[in-house]
Amino acid sequence: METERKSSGTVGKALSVLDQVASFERPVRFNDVLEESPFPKATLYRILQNLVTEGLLTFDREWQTYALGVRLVRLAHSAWTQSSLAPVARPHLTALSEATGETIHLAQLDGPHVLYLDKRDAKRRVNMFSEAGKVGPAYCTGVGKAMLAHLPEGELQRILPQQSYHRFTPATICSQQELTVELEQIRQHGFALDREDHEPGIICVAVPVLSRTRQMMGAISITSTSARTSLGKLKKFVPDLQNAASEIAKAAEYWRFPDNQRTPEKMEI
Amino acid sequence: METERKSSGTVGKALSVLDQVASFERPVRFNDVLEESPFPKATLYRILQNLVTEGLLTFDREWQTYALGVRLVRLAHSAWTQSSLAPVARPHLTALSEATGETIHLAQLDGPHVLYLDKRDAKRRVNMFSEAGKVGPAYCTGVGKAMLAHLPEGELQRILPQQSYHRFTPATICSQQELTVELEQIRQHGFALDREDHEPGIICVAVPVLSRTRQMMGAISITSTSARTSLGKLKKFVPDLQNAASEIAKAAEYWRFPDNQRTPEKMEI
DNA sequence: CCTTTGGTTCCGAATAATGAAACTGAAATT
DNA sequence: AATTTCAGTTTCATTATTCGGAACCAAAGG
Repeated sequence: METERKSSGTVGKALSVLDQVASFERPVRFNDVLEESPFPKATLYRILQNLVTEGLLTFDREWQTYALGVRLVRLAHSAWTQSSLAPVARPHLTALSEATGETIHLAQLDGPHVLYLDKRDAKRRVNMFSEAGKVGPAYCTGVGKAMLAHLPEGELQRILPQQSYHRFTPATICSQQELTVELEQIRQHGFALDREDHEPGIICVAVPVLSRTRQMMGAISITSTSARTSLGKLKKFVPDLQNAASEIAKAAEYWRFPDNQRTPEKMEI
Repeated sequence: METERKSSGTVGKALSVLDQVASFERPVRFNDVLEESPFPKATLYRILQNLVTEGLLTFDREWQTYALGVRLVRLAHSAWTQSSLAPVARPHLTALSEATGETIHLAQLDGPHVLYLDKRDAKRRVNMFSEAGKVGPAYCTGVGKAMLAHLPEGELQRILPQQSYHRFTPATICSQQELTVELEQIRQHGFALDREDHEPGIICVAVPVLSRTRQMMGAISITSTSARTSLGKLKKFVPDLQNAASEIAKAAEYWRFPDNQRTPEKMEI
């Protein structure tokens, strides 16, 4: 169930260990890591030491535990700021949220997973760090399917077999065949639906963010509950969504010019 | 002015390149990086390629540019969640913010810099990823001085010479000597003041978060403007701050038990 | 005192990184 | 059209790191 990247070379190994530590979601002892590690004791030990001296991990002398280091938070700040979509999308997400009163997501693909980069919720104030950075499955979420549908064939074929196809609800799409059919539908309609695929009672409509050259850059979605609304009503928002998506794409394009020096802060509404 | 870590080994080199790309704050061409890189062309090329295949960088085929990859955001989510302070501090920061109506910061040290991990502002809704992850100088901010003052002597001596001692305002402390005196004061009073050291008009009072064993884990602060309030009035909040700090420390301590499986989400107020 | 558990260090062998130089392919220049 | 320049990519013999089995250490338990 864990993400496995083709880790080659020294940095790949180091990162796989880092991922492993991250997957515990709490500080871990050396042995905890060793038990599920493919690396022999001495090797793992040195990798962990390296990660600590690099600041990617911290070592708590008192408890003898390793935890992720704050250096990552700093890098992520830069990543979020310069990952083309998130900063330029902000005002558009806010606008969508205010216009619809529903939850808005911005996501990109991280390997085979959906990675949420921003979220708006008209009701509750949300703390972004506990929301952005979260990962979810691609094959059974609105944003995930919208993105998969607009991936170049080659990449799609690499990613499809990596989906878990776990059945979360009765409506979950549980096979690559079914998913391929659904993706074709999505391509034709221009938007994707989440019919309680992932969570019972949670429905959503999503559209891809496509560049001028129709490259898939991410996706945005409007999420609600089947108690409050219906797929039919959600579909009414598709034009707004598509409009926002193309605005975001345009802004991102502009933003990408290497000689464009504006900082994202300045693009606030 | 850029952070230079003792980068040893292969991962160190890779990370130094990653930092360099991050420092541009925009997508960069190969040559942009090469120009300020200590590495020869071929080496740099391979390092960049590695980083791309590892997902730490993305390569835009159309523009031929490198940018930070979203994998970092995902790792940072885990880092933020499991870095002992941030998740447990959340409710306390919110409470402080509501009680005082002022801006609240939570910070930890990242090498010689201050790294902000959370922020509350009673007035404006903030997006965390554009705030948390930011770095600032240690020698001329409230949280920075509070943390330095409670560092073990050895570490302090390593970090003090790494400060830039740049004069931001007339009130900035610009030498290691002056700073050492100030730190001693802070140790005695138990709190640190920012007397417009860093930005004109911005004042702040900060206290360290100390563990049971008096290990320095971070700092929290209340920030305001000299127009709205005064250092004298800010000092009145010191007991509240210290109380919050010790609550946070206690919660963090508890949270660190490796067999404590509660997720930070559950600790929401 | 012996054993187990958890962590750390050694050192020759295995592997990966290095970087000068050569190459490519696409402009820009003549 | 031929030539130069420039930006990026590949090769390959050399060099430096990393690997990992085994030995070692220290603390806890019997």
